[in-house]
Amino acid sequence: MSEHIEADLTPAERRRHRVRQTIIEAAERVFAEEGEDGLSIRRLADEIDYSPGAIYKYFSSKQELVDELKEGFFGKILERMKDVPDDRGPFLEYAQSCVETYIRTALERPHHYAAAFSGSAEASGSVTDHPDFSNTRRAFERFHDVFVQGVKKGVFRSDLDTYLAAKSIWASSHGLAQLMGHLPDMASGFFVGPSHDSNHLIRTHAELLIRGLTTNA
Amino acid sequence: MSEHIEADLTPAERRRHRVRQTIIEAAERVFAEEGEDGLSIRRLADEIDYSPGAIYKYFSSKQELVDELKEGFFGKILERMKDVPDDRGPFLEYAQSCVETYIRTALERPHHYAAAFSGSAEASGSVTDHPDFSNTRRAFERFHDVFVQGVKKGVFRSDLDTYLAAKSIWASSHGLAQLMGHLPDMASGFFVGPSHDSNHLIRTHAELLIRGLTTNA
DNA sequence: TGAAAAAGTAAACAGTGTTTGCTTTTTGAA
DNA sequence: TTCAAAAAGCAAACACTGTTTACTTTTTCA
Repeated sequence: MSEHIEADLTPAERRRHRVRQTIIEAAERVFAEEGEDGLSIRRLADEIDYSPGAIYKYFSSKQELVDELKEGFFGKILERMKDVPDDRGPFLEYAQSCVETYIRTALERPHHYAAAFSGSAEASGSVTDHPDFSNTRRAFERFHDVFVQGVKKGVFRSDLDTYLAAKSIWASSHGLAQLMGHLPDMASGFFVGPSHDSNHLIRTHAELLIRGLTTNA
Repeated sequence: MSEHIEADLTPAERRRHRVRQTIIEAAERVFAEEGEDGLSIRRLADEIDYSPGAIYKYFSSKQELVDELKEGFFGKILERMKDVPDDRGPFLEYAQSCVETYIRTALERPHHYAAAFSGSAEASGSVTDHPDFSNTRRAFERFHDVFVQGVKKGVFRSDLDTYLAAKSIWASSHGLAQLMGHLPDMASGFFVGPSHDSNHLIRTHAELLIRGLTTNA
């Protein structure tokens, strides 16, 4: 989407872009495995053979770098949701697939996903304040679109505000993703009760969630 | 529950307990307003007129102190859920009230609630490993109990594993709490769409969530 | 009364994100 | 080609953080 703009750039700009990308890729690697705590500017500088201060010529703060990782990951979630085939099969299964895809993709990078929702309310501030949370926004809009489609098809309740419903869908999807990412043993015997494999848990959750939205269950 | 054990303790033990409580209360104060970032050992020591090192005579690490805050807050959530009146009115409204109570209480202390689910999967480890996450466990069991009651009354589906269903309920409740705590403008016009007041959003979410579990919607 | 245990402290250790001052390299126009 | 300006990079410092160590003071209890 914003990768191959390498044309008509000066050599200096290309070089700068390349170094910036190197930093992001190294950060991506470390972050995926060890999360925000494992990612320090000094370590990052070490891995790419620069000094810590050099990083600040490309990112004004660690937060800005991490934000870019988070946004990038939400881009992947969004992409996956768009790739859910919607042409064949009942609509309810499509809607369910979208929810499952969101959750499953989030669980591929638990650290990324957790970081996107870590920090306090005031600290993170209004999402709309930030320069680029467009992917996060788009993921939400994806849920909204699906719900609107369902209303049009007559399978989802039409007496609900569509944005309210979308928020509810997002919240439920987010909740399971966050919980499973945070408690790795949640899918298995959590606290008490029998073990469930992740797929079963995700599928059932998505099914129940969609079921609440339907006109007749 | 574990407060008034002051009887038959030596003066030294009472004194120690009191200092410990002073630390927790100061931590509680700072944490509630500024979250984990605002809570430093040095600042805490300053506020209670001790040296930083002294804190470590009462808590082996900052994590242990924060864990106690989190557990304490889950105790409050649990308490509130138990206080939901279950004697009068339709059962579905009771179940809905439990969910709403969980979410509303969580939102009273967004920092506490967020901290309880921050950190990565590996970092936090298995919940059952920790010495005392009994309140978190009990809150989950509360959801389980409600679901089992519903099945017995015939209003909730009996074809679901009760623990699986409880996990789904928890996930959905958690999701909205976390999202609203993290994005203060979620209740209002979030990204796009009209504004909703928090109560409306919470109520609708709880309703949809419960609706998915019923035998006939 | 006197030895042991507990409470408290100042200072240091190892780490963090970030800034400052400086040097080197690269750029782009005269 | 030359040369000033800009950009890139770095070592060192700053202001923090959680935590530990060595030491002193206070309290306990036989």
